Amino acid sequence: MVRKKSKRKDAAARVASERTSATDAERILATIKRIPRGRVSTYGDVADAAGLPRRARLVGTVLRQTTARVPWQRVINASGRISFPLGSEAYSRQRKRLEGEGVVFAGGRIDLKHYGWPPRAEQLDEFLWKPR
DNA sequence: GGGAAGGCCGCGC
DNA sequence: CGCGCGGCCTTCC
Repeated sequence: MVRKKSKRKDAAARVASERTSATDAERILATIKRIPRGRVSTYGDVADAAGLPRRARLVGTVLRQTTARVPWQRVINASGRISFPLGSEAYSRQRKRLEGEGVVFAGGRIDLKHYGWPPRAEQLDEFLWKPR
């Protein structure tokens, strides 16, 4: 008889059935690990940087599920806000961790022009110039 | 700034 | 198998 490929799915089958492959999650997590302390990135930017354009939600999903030790607090939404309900335990936990590394909240939001990662053209000067 | 609409898609029920 | 719900985003009004 034709030999079965056994338990593990072969590459083709994997591509056809696993949208969120382990590699997608791994790429997302690896990307998040690169965000420097004291800076933040958005779900959408992380997705782009991970090579998964328009998959911002997946970043949230992966972050929600993972147990990996990544700086999850550095991922916020495109409005510069924490994506947890204001007043929730999760919200304050994330906010404290960020403030703990120097990120400033003004009116409940973080100014991506200053703390965003990667630095945009406008803040490049400041970024390169600013001493530690 | 704020809200609606459309896009995206994994996951649990 | 269909459906609602996400740590979301961009566009348009």
